[in-house]
Amino acid sequence: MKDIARELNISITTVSFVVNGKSEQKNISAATVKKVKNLIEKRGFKPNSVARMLRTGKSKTIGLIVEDISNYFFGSVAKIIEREAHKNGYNIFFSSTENNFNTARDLIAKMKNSSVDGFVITATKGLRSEMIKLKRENIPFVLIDRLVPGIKASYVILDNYHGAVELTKHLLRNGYSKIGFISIISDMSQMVDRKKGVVDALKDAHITMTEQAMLEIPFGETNEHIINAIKDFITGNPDLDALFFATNYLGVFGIEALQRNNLKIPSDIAVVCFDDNDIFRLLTPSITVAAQPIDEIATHSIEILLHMINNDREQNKPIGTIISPTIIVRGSSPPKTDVKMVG
Amino acid sequence: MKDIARELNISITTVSFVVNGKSEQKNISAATVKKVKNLIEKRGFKPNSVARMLRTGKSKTIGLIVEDISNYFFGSVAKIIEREAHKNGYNIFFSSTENNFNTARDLIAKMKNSSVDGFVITATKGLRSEMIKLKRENIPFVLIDRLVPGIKASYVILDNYHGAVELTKHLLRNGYSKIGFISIISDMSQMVDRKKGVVDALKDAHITMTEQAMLEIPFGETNEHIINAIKDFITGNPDLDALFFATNYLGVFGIEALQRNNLKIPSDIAVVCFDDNDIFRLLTPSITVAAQPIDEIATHSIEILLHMINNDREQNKPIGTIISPTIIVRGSSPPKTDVKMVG
DNA sequence: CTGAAAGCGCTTACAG
DNA sequence: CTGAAAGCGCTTACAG
Repeated sequence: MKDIARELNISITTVSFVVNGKSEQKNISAATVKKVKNLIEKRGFKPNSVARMLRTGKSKTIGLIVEDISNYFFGSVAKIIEREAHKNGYNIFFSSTENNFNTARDLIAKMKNSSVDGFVITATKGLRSEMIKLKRENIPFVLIDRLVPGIKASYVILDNYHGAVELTKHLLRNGYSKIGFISIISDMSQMVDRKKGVVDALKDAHITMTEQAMLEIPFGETNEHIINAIKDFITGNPDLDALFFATNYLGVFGIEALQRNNLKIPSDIAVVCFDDNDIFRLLTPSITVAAQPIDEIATHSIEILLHMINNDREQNKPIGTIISPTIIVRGSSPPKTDVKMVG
Repeated sequence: MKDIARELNISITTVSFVVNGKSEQKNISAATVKKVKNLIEKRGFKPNSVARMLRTGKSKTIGLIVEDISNYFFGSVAKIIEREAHKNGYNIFFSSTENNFNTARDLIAKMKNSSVDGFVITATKGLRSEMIKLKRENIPFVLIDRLVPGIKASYVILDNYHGAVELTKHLLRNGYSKIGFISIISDMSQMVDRKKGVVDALKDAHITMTEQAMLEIPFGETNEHIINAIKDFITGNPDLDALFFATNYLGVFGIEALQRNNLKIPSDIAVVCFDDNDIFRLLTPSITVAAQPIDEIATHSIEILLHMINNDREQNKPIGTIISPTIIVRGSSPPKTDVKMVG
């Protein structure tokens, strides 16, 4: 910039104004603007964004903190968020928490330190005090996939409760009443809501969900452990006629467990799962799911965040968006009588 | 930092030295160091990394450019790279090219402009001149998954050629000789090598791969288009006894196409695929694959990049690493005689 | 052992 | 219409 100014015998200020498209409001003569623009083009000049950052306090980067970027759901969300962010001139720092509180806390600290302008966060347990800090420091953020209890913040989440209710009702309607619920141990809102949805839908049908019919697996177990836990659960509950998996990857492991137990879907047992993916669509039979509208979730979250960044934060009321899941009925949960006739 | 210095009645310089752990070589008295450290702790002082960036010219961020972050392979690679980068104090900007040259070029420009210290790149077609620019500007980068023709740079790639040879030999050994090859149109090295591997392995067995037995689909088609293309290909080649899918997602769509055609694997047709994933492992029958050692690929690439960043770049010779794929034989390609007996 | 000062490359209030 | 100058928060060569 200095060189451009010197070469043109004008001040740095003037160059800066045309670089930043302020030539109009600053009344720079058309001739000067043209001269500067030409030389910028010729020299391939790009303003140093680090210097600009330091001066303006805006980094034009957003921190994206997800549970696991290699998971289909989060990967897809990340892709869309990144695309939308770039459209608006933002870069994305990303990171996976693996649902670990310490990792999440460190990541947020590190990214704050790198002066991100805002966050999109899938929370972990225990993150409340970090959220409070962010609010105090007026750093905008939007929670996705799950809430943080006691925090009033912007969010985009799925209507997990009604999704679970609908999925359960679908099973009941098709004649399944001995439903096993398989989830991970979690007090995160999305898991709590799914469980509550199942329990309430059953209660509505005058069925009580027993402790014995529920399997809740700690997060972070090895694949083999999870598969074996599910295997043992199924063996220990031979009377179940349907399984409700509370999330994506548990469903995948559950199917592997059923295969190892030589149980056929749906003749031996029906299966439904929260979250869709390619596997569920392609298996024979394909799996009935409550699918998350990924596109909607991603675009809403980045939109809300950019809105918060670009408007006076103090004045901003948190924006909450609840997205309805789509129930996709497939071959894994046909009317029970049909199964009996076939089987 | 200024505040700390003022509060302690010492110079900013001194504070800077202890912040940067240079108190030893700069001979700061132990007492001063302690005083400063205490106050830093108390005030929760964090050095402003943007200012540091501007001053040092190092941003401690790495640009990760992949084909598609929502794809299992790239998502997994990204997760590991990010983890290793954080361990070394680096943040990661990421982005998906969708195999589009313009997107890739813009992303590289944008990230260069954000002063990333280096790149990990899955190249697209036409990226050669960008690579030349990076080299000229002494910005370190490592290519993963595929090379750029004519560019001498660091890379971590799979031994695609031998993987394809081995997978084909496996089919031949099990009695399949009429092999259909399904790929995407691409002159990227990894696709070229896979095709060459298949053709050469067949030639070795005195079989000529015909144009008719090959389907090459343009990148970026809709899912439905791809599935239909494969469906038509299969219908048009009723004599094939095995299908070789050149990549992950084509295999997934191929299986859907086979299902729609009511063809059973392996009794009607055997299937092998490049790249493993959960679907292939869980399907009945499971699918024989050449799996990429994701962990190895990711850790090598970030290691090489950090090495290049931390050592004098001029002096550095490019480091090339070729990783061998693992052939995992599963139910989709049993010895042909067995199939006949069952079928 | 410690400090004053220059400078990284910008932006912007202020002055003319 | 245009420019001189301060300052964003650090690092580091230089001086003492």
